[in-house]
Amino acid sequence: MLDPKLIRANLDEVAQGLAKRGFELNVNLLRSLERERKEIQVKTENLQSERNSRSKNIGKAKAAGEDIAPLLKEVDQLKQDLASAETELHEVQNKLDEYLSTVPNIPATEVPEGASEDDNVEVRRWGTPRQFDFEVKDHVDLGASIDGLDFDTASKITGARFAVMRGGIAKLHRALIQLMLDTHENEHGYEEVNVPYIVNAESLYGTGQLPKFEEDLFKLNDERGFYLIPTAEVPVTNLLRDTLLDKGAELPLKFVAHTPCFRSEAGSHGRDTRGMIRQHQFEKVELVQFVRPEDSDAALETLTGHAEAILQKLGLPYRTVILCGGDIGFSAAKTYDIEVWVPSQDKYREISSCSSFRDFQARRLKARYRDPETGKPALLHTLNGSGLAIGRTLLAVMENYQQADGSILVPEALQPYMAGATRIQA
RNA sequence: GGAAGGGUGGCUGAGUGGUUGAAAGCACCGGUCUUGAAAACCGGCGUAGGUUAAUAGCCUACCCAGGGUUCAAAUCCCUGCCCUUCCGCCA
Repeated sequence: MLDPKLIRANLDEVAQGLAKRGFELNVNLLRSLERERKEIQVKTENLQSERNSRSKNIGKAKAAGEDIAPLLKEVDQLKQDLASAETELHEVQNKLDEYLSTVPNIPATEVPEGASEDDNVEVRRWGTPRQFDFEVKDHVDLGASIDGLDFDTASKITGARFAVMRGGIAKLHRALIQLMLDTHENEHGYEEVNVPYIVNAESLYGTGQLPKFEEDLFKLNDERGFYLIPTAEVPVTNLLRDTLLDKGAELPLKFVAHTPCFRSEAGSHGRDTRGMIRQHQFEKVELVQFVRPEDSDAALETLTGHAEAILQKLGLPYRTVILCGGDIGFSAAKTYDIEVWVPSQDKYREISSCSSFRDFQARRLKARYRDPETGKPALLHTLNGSGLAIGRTLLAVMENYQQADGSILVPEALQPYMAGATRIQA
């Protein structure tokens, strides 16, 4: 949610900022709703004030033993006027809230112009894609030949976009999780948390998945209106919903969580249908930070570095891009995507997305801290990033470390987590 | 699933339908005292919105959430959510 005061005071600048991401702010609607709101609110509050003082007088008169009947008569009309004014005010405020909750965050000034992912700008590259002296297989074929990846059985059990992993591949998958959790905890200073995988609508609203993106979610057929998490960002960021951190609280707060993620992938029919790139269920190690406003820009840089560190440990070539205005997510002010080299596709594919939301999520969440300067409550800034998506990391390891005989070498960083195994083969 | 009791400020915790935005304590901030600190003492200290040049005043809302009764609701009624205790069930 954008700051309503900012919108009120700088409507045209806000509209201009949002235009960068291709969002057309309904300036006329906002102007007229705001005018209405102001008028009705003033009227309502005046009536409330009137009622309060008259009620107090009635109380006093009664205590003094006077006849209150004439006073009650006076107040009769006021009561009706107030009721209708309050109803009117509710309606305008609901309309305003409803619209504002669908308005995305304003992209940071350094976010490049552009309409789609084609306009994202590369900021750095690490590693050199390996030259293969044999025909490269993709992870689906590699997985099948060593009996480690089975999409057909998964589709029998459930349906399309699910996977069964077995033996060495399942172990490799688990080793990746362990490596990431340990690295972020021991080397990058994150606290590991374990959180619910089922969340309520308020939590999804807080991080911005609702109300606009319900079709991307799996909703439980349950009268409580629960959803499966699409990312750990939702439960972990909601740790601080409706919270005012005490003055002594240490900032930043940094959390790392390993969770499954569930996405309905509505609207992506026909995209990445082969293999593990796009699944309804996948696992991810997620990094989440709560920081002071003045620290959030720097925090995005270090957080992105934390995600990159995993790829470096694994020796996987990658590049980092900054998303252009047209490609950036609803709640984000600035996002870096990290893309790993996928040999079978001969290109870099997204494996992590690291974003600063500034105060956009915090305003929806009411996640605040006490500013030591002023002693007043202030909104925190939130950030998160995948550190990393496990399924995509797995396929990157498989493809980049494949051998001519179809076996897969285990990167050194993972060997301790695999009882020292150096190779996965049939 | 059954029974009972609860949800009040950053935290703990009082609260009679009527100058209660709410006692008290803790924490925090300022001061006195002290070489300094602690202790003690004195004072201050909720959040959000509106209006405004204003972080000044004034007004409004907020005691889990949403409805209702009333001239007036933290206080009475209804619904929901959550918590605690006991019983049952259970990984």
